[in-house]
Amino acid sequence: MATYPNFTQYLIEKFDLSESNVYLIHELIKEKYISSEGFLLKPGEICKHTFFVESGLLRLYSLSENGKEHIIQFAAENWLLSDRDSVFFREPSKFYIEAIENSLLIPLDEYLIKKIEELSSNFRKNNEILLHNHIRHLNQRINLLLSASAKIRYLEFIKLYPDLQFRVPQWMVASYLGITPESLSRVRRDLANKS
Amino acid sequence: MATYPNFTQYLIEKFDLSESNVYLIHELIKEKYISSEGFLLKPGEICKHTFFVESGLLRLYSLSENGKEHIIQFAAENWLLSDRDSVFFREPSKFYIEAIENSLLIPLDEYLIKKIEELSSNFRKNNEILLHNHIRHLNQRINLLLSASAKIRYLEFIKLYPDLQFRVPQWMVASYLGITPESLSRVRRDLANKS
DNA sequence: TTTATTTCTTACCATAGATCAAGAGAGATT
DNA sequence: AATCTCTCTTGATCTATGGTAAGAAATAAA
Repeated sequence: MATYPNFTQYLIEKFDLSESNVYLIHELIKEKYISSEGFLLKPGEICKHTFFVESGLLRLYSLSENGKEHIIQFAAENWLLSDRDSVFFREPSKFYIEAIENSLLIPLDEYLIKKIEELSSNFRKNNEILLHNHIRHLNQRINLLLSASAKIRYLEFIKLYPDLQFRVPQWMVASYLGITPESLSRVRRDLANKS
Repeated sequence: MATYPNFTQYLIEKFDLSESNVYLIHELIKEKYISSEGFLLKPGEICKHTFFVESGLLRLYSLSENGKEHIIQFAAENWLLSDRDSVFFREPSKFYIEAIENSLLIPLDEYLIKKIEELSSNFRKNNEILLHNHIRHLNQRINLLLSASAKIRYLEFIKLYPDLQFRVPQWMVASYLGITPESLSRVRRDLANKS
């Protein structure tokens, strides 16, 4: 009798489902477990669906020609994760999705989504909100990249994801910020000295 | 008898509307004209709806504390333009929308959207595609900002918007790319020298 | 515990792009 | 034609961040 406390909570809160309806959905779940450093997606593959992160932590990143990784997104418990383009347009992904910690994922596949849609009155509305939140988030990131120094971007990062900095190695934070690990190290030293 | 050739084309192509249905929608249009250097939106205002650009050219930009402009998006004929966050979440915008050329806009207000939805079978699908295209575009921009030099970003810009570079002053291109006008000038000189 | 491996820090130098200042064109305006 | 204003260019310098290399610290493996 598997339980998915986070996903259950998510269904109840966002989709206003009753307990009994939640169980109907539980039955459809084909959970996916990925151990640390395992991959959920690699370039060239089509990302089949979006995943709900029940537990653990993953990252979505690209690899540029010169061999450098650029982290697009982290996803910890209660987050949704996918290469949206690949899922929606059914095209090969350009990205990697790799587990940073052992992670338990719930694939939001066709059947599961249909069921939620069937049981929830505000399914569509929620999806729209999700997409718009995503866009808002991307816009903020672009704004930061256009206008802010490495130091400010780092401060914004820890403001936005206070716990993440303790769960991922520093070089991944640097990669997310678009700077080298050495630079991040220096930024942190300067910040420590000033206070 | 106003005609909107671009918008008409757009309705027919994207929403599969018949000519007679197009006329039903024409009747609802409250066109908005903005002359060059006029503003469609300023920070603090709520962006009421998305606009279809029938003709002209505009830019959406933010102003950072240190007084620098950062262009988020250009929009020429046949483009949609809005501060999506502000429209969707009904919250005050942080952005300016300013006309670069005299521009004729078609506000996609509540009534107009309802009418299109009523008359078009694939309205929802189209909206979804629009949102996903937007996300894809933002992701590509983030990737570029994270990984590419000013020169490469400039080359990508003229590849993506071949005509735009001739319609906007160079300093606006620089602002879009996240570099200074001086730097862009030098990038262009270097490119010219090499070929 | 000892040895590897990975991550982080630091120092030194290199480079891209920013800043400042001056001038050159190109339209506008008078 | 003369003056303004705006845009673009160029040179000289400055600064933030990158690159390289070495060592320290932490973590995992033996």
